[in-house]
Amino acid sequence: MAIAEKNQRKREILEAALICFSESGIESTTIDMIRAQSGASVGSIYHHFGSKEGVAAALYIAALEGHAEQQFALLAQTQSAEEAIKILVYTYVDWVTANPQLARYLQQARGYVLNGPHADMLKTRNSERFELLLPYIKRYRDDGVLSVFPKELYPALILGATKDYCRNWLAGRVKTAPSEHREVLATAAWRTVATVV
Amino acid sequence: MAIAEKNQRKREILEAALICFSESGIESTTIDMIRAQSGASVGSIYHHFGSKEGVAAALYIAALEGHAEQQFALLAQTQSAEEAIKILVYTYVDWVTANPQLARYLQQARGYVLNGPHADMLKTRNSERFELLLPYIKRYRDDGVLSVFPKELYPALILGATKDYCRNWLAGRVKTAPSEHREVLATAAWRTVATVV
Amino acid sequence: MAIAEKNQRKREILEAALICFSESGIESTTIDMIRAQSGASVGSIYHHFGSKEGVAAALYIAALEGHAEQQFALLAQTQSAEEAIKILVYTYVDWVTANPQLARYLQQARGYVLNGPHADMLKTRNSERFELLLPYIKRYRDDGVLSVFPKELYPALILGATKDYCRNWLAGRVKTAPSEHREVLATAAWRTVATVV
Amino acid sequence: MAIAEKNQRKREILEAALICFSESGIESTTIDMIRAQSGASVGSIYHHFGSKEGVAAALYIAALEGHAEQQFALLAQTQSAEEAIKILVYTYVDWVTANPQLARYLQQARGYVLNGPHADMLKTRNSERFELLLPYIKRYRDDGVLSVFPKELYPALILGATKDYCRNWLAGRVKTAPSEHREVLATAAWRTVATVV
DNA sequence: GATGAATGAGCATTCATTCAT
DNA sequence: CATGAATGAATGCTCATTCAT
Repeated sequence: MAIAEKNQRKREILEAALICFSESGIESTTIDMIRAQSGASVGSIYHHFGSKEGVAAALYIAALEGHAEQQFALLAQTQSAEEAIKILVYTYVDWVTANPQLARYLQQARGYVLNGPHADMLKTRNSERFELLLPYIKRYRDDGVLSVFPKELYPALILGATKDYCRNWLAGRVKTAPSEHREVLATAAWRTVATVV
Repeated sequence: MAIAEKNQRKREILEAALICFSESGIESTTIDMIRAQSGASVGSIYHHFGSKEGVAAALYIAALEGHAEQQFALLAQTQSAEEAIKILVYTYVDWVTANPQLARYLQQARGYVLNGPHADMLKTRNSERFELLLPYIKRYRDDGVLSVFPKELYPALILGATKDYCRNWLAGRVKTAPSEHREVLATAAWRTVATVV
Repeated sequence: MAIAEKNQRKREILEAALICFSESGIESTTIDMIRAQSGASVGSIYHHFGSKEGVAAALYIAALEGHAEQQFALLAQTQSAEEAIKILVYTYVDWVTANPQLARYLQQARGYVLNGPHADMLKTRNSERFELLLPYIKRYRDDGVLSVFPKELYPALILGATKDYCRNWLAGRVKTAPSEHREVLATAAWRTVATVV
Repeated sequence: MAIAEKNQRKREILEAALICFSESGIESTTIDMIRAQSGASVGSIYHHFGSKEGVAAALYIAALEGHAEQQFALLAQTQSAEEAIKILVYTYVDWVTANPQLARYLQQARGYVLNGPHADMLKTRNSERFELLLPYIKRYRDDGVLSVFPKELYPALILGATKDYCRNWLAGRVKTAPSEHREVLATAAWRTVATVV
């Protein structure tokens, strides 16, 4: 199950919120919809999360954690640049395919959550997954296996195509699940940044 | 000037709406904010656009037109696959750089506008730029200059990285304007789908 | 009629608010009560006054003005210290007797209104009626007809008893209208601060 | 210490309530504010006082008792009308100066508490301090040392000025503590009701 | 066409109170 | 006695939309 949260009531609320946010969008979701979906009372929602934005922020964090942790764990075990690049694509594609609702939520939520009063907490936790990856890029680039690009372009060059396809899939514009294209996308990503293929 | 609209009052309203939508998001923008920004009265906004969604849809169309028309016009003049691919990147990158507010608006607007009652009108006009490009892809692929990928992947492979970088720039996560990376992004796009480089 | 306000709708709302505030207290009065009493819609109340506090502040000002203007006008015509002191008592007592609801409202409202965001506007307008009177006190005191007390005591010595009785009457603790005691209270006030009686 | 209450927890709660009520007003004070200020749990507050009004009533009684008892005790020892009148002023002024928070609370509380379900209990205990004093007034008036006024005016004539000054001080409108004016106020009170001075 | 007062359903949030542990 | 999660009615306020002038 996607959302890790020990407290049962909080988990119920977060799961209900995910369904509502995913179906109706964050702004159009009302507290009353979450209440009906979760079975908790309005007061209980506020007792645990303080506000609608509090729910959104808590869900955002919960959504991020599972994905990022797994990605980073696998990345740490890679032996080569090619393996590292492909792991990035694999974990992204597989997680989106397995958690479409959470993925859809993360897309909407960024804009919404990073304005509210919880922005700081999130920026600390978030700091773009890619900051964690920069050391790898630097090392492999220095080894000569990665082409030299402006630093800020690597994220887009490596995961841009993957993200775009996932976005199209989540929006229903294409039907084939991203994971079915994992090899193609991973290979393309590697070819894009590799010196020699 | 970005928004083409003969009627001055309507143009004022659309320009005001763009500023509001871009700064606050579509859902958080109120008619009263547009009224204050535009100088028009509430009644006038409703007289011209019928509803808030009417304003959003009109702006969406206005935003799309300049970009898509130019892109397609240039594309029609291309002589080679490489030229075509790069034109796609160039026009995308240059337009976003020149019209950041419109670009930001188009991102949000898709989800919002394509649900309201104006969806049909838009789907007709919109029909995803890439549908127009498929003939080109098909032709060049048959010529053997484009690698063979599942059809639904081409948009992502060609423009995914570009879109991702633009998205990051529009969100303030990177500072260098997309147009400054136009060559790198265009070359990368071409390398990604070219048979031989 | 007590509340001067040209705009009819605004006046209706203020009159309804006065009734509600006077009967139930400001904090216990809900917007819906004012709506029901006034016949205006919720939106209309907010259109004109912005908030519940806005209604309270507008009513406070309206209540203050009639009284203070009259008091000051009469005071300007006085020929002697005794006459001035008595005018203060007369106008206070008569106004409270004639406008018990407004008087009751002014009592509650001070604490409520002088905290909200309208405090500044009020402090400017208010600046305690007595600031206007200080010149008179100074002049008559220098003439030797008024006993010398610490400056800050004059308001209490002159109007304290009157205010206290009015307060008791407004609260229903005594039954005789203040105006019926106007001579006794005025004479007592004069005796309290006069050098020779 | 101002609030007499053997049970420590109850006293903590009452002291916390006094601070909250005094700072924010009774109606604006929430149970949760009292909880935070006192360190007791919500449940504990309800266990001891039954309701928010229960807290307010208990505090009201506690506040009243110290003051009224002392005032009445001293009054019983007076030998003359002048002494009696002045004792009333002294005890009032000194108690307010020594217990500004309690005094501020009593002002607000009257209106609030005398409506709730605890009104009866309080009216019994309260019964307006002055009812206790009427015998004295009657006696001295019959002796000819007190001027003859309508009975209901005596409270205002004797303590009105004092109360008004105290009220101004509690509201921050004047800075000098009431006790510093005790002689002036007491003398003025005596002059107001004395036959000969 | 333009204006802005009026409408009222809808929403986020608060808060006194209860009760199982 | 103490705790704090849970409850849900009540409230202030918003905002898209209408319509008389």
